[in-house]
Amino acid sequence: MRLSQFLGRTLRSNPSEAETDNHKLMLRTGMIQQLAAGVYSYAPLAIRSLTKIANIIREEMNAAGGQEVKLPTLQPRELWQQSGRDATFGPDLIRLQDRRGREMVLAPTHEEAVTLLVKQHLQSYRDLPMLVYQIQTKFRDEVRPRGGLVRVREFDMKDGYSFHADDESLDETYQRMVQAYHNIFQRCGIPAIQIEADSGAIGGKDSHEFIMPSEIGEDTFIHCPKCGYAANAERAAFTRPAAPSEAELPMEDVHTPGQKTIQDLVDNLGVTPAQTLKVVIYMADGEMVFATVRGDLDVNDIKLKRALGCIDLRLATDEEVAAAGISAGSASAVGMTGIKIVADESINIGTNFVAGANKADYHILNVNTPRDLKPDLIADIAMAEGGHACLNCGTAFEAARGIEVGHVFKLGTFFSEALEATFQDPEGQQQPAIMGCYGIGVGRLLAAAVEQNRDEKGMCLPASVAPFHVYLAGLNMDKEEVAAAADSIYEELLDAGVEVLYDDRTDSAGVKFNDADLLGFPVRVVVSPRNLKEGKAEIKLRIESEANVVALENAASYVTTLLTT
RNA sequence: CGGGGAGUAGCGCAGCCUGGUAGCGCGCUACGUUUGGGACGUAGAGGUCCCGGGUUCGAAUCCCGGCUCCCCGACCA
Repeated sequence: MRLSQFLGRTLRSNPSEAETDNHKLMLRTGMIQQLAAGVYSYAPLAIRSLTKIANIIREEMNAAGGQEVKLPTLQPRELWQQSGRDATFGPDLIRLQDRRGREMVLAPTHEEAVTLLVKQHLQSYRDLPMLVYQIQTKFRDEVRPRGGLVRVREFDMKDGYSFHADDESLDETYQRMVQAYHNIFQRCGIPAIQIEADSGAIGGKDSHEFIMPSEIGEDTFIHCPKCGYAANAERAAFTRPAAPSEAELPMEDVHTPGQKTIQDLVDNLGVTPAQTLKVVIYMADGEMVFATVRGDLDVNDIKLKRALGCIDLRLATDEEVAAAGISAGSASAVGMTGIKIVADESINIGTNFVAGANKADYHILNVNTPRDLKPDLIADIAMAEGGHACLNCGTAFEAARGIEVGHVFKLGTFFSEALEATFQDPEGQQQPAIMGCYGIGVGRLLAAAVEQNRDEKGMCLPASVAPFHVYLAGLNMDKEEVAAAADSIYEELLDAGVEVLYDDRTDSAGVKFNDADLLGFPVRVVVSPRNLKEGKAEIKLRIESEANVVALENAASYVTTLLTT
């Protein structure tokens, strides 16, 4: 491709809309253009990389026994009502009507559709296992898209689904997918690590995320530097910090005017946060729930949702709290009746806690469990943080941020039951298929690859995902001998099957070098009057500072060698 | 959804407070001179100043309403 004809122009300054480096680079190179919040057009430069990433994914999926399919984006809403997810997805699901007034959705994921497709061909356990995948556009009306391609509302995703007759078969495929994912990230230049994750409300037992550690990541994960345990903070198990254990004293009200937060109590009563109990008020499927944790910990929504087994969980509004006659700031699970109380394990570690008194401006001293507080449910509902102790080995956790580049999880039979995808087992009984599902965001993978592979001058993507292999620049293209020599190398590289972008513009050397660095293809070839006098061309790797000078007739083969080693 | 910020030429921005013919840099076009790390000169092209109302002789500028985009938060008893 000749740059003079190429759709796309580099920018000399960063567009003001970008914050993160990958976003800035993708805008400056002209890879992408924003059309609306979280909605992007992809220029040829981006498509070339995205296609390479998609093909790497295809190769690994096929090698793992996957079969490619394509499921519709436009789907009847009825199907989503049948699975129950029309309700659970909420406003993230884009709903619309067709011309006949039929309710439709733009699919945010494809479990329903794939289950129907496989169901049609599934009769016997002999048909299993089955592994299918697709690379298809998803629509999710995210609350807040951000960071360029990191979180968008319309995006391509590889989603794979497996169907099994038993758990052993699911485990086997799951492990094969995990390995395939490691291969994919490694081939794309992404140092992803595997962490334990929450499998969501529909949940089977296992779920893992693949995270590329990065400051700009949206996910916080916890890892143990000693035993290697790593998990999403939403999921991580941990040992609750110790708290003073003393003789239990009788409960006693204390006047605490204007003291509403844990910090207020710490400042005024001379206690530590671990000597207090806090309550957070939620609405779970429309029912009010008190979630209680020790004051030094925070409630983890995801864990709470899992413990309750509810579909919709949100904080109660101020109005709802007031309507229930609860005194905000002094609310407490102690002595509260008629409201479901869920407590974290931490309330049993420590004694003589300070808790709200359920009347304005009062708290209670010396609350002890289980003497004074008998929750309906005790579970792990506290958020793990850096510094907390690893449940396995007791070492202090480290917390870090990262970009989630892949997610695998065991679905179980939620969809096969809802949509009646059953098979006949050897005993002649009908059984719902056991499912697994496996996702990778293609555009997010590119964003992560750019974020990881860059320097102050621009991108340095590996050849496997770089838009082109070679940036061929002719300096002083108005000189006939330069144009002729550069044309000639261009043709040779094309003949050799090398992906080359030929900078045949008449711009100055500085412009071309800067664009070459910005675009960051692995190899740069320069034809100039200076080297031409010696009958040579200059060949340089993006990641190295020194260039080699090679005879013109050997240039193409030299490049080919560089790219294959 | 709450809180901040911003919409003026392809990109980056100034102008607004204090209303009076819409500017600068980069990029773009033409010609000439340059020629290995974002060259120089000359001459040009390019704008519904986010949208709609209002005030005014006159609005990018003041007032009212709306839209869009970016960032932070979504953790609180």
